[in-house]
Amino acid sequence: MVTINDVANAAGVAPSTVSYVISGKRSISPKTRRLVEESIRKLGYHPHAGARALASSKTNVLALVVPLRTDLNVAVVMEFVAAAVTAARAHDQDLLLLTKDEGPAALQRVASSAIADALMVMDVEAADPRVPMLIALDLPVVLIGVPDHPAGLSCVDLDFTAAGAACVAHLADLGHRSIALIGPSPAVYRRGTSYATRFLRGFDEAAQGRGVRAVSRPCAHSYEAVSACLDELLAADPGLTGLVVHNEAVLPGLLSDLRHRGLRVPQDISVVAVCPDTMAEQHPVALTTVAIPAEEVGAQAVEMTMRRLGGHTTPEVRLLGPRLTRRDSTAAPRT
Amino acid sequence: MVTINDVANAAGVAPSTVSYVISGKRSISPKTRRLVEESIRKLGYHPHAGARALASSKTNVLALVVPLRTDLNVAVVMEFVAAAVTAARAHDQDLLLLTKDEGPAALQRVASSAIADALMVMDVEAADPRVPMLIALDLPVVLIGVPDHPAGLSCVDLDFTAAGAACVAHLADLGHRSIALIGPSPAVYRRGTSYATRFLRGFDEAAQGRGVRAVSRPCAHSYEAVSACLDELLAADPGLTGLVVHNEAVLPGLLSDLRHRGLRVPQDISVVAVCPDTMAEQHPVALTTVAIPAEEVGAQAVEMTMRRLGGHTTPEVRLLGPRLTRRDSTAAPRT
DNA sequence: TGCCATCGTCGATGCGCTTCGACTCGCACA
DNA sequence: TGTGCGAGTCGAAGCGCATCGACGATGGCA
Repeated sequence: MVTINDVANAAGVAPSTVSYVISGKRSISPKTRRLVEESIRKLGYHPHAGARALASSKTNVLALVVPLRTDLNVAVVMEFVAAAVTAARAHDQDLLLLTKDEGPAALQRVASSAIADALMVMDVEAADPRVPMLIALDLPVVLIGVPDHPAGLSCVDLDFTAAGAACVAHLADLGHRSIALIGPSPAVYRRGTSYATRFLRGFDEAAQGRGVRAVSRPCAHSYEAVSACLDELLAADPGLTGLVVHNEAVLPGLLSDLRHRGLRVPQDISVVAVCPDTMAEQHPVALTTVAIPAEEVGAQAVEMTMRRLGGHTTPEVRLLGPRLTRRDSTAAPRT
Repeated sequence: MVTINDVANAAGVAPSTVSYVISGKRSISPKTRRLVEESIRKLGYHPHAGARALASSKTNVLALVVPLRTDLNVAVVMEFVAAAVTAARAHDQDLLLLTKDEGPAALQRVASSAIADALMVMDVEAADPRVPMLIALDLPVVLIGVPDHPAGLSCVDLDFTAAGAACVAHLADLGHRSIALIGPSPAVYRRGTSYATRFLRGFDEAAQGRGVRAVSRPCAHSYEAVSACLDELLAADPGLTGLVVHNEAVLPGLLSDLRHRGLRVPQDISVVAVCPDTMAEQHPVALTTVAIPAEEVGAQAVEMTMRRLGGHTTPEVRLLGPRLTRRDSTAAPRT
């Protein structure tokens, strides 16, 4: 392995000088700098991560805790992860993947063995059991999602409450008087997953505010579940004209089932989906959506983390405003 | 931070003794062991990863290179990743995420800064430009996928050639005489992505062997692309009765479109899908599938990596036999 | 001409751990 | 009684780097 000493010898300077060239923490004459940089390139030198971590107490690694559940949407999770790695690399950090399944102990382990400099946590629940422990850790922590009591932790997420309201507002503006929310699977609600409950609240409040009849149902993502869910909804209110779908995985089945029932979108029933924009055009009818800005959230999470690492200590909660894009799946109800 | 010295002091032994208790590399009296273990627990000691890496030249970190493309199936990628982290943790390793976008240089960097002990690489292309560099690296490398010339690298994957053949055999056995393959998006073929070309080869050879008329089309995953693809296929051969779909993302659109055309599955047309088993039941018709054993492949990749790390130096190529599960989407063609 | 500040560089130290050689027992065996 | 040996423990060295204090050279100013 090529070490800083090899570089120093090749360049005819002291190892510490090489170190300063790399870090830029002291001024270096242009001549020396050139000499050293050339040696680095020629030898293909990369500082030993362990040694660097030991000497500087910094690893340049960010840990990301992801859920492995299959009952929430994998594609969205993947988008977050992708955005996070990309953003992390842009800040010269690497990304360590942890799973929610390992529980709070894993967070302890990572923190106290100095594997990573900071923690980013996805799939946050309203009363997340990891929160107290995360606070106790003295690492920078950024939550993707918002628990009931973030108490000192930074959070970033789509403003799901506003998103729920936006969906209702759109349908109400079009003239719909009876709408329904098809949500994530029951297990997601049972866990108190933060985005699900926040969306539901926004939906309910807005519906009440607008005087729109509104019901909601969780829905697992098998075809049968979707079908059963629609059965119930239509039986409960045959005058239903608008659907808000906060569950990307059921969209294909849902649209297919609606057509099967002879319900045309949007003529007979309007559909607003909450999903990444990339999914909007994959269906026979281009969907009106409120976008889940996974990419932006991921990038912001990294950015907030870097700020914390840079000494910016006050925690912040960033809620990204929802963006509704009207496409072909919503229209005024037939009178 | 609590160090090995703190533990040693608390237990009244030398630091090296603590180290030996942890590593088990020398015998320790039961009494001492108990004493030390108790101190470790009481103090919440975790060895400093950097220091450990520096002293032992082992990081206990595995790097996984994932593709970030959206033109291949994210859900499957996610399954791999999930399986890999889980398996890695079971071997007491952490998982570092790298992206294919960073190119070969990133692999160099990770290798020569000793960030990880080994590399696992997904989305391998037939003539993957990373292969020569990976060989030059003296880290254990395991490819998920098989390039044309693996030359000394370990590989693991589903045997896609056999999978292609299995799909044909199933349809041929049922009596189909004209079938078509709907493959991944054109870009995937253009890159020479290993699994796509291998599957196609198996499909073609088997069709020829069985005397079945067979054509194939790549297909992007927008609804229009699916529709256009079906138009072409049906125009080219109105007697088409069997479809092999090696592109999970188009399944919903495809099924929906078939119904739209008045083609019932399986009465009018049979469909065999290549996808993770979990997706088989999410459609109005439960799909006959050849499973993509993402979980097993991921686990095997980790296992092979650990073997290499354990000193087992001979590279191996493991191809997992395809498993076809018959469900409701295939039947004998109407005569 | 002499003094001080600044710039650029060097050497030494220590981060927390693993590992190697050495040392001390206690025991079996001759 | 002496010798050999293995089990159990210790101390020291060193892994590759960042960082701090120190030092020589240079230039500005009086």
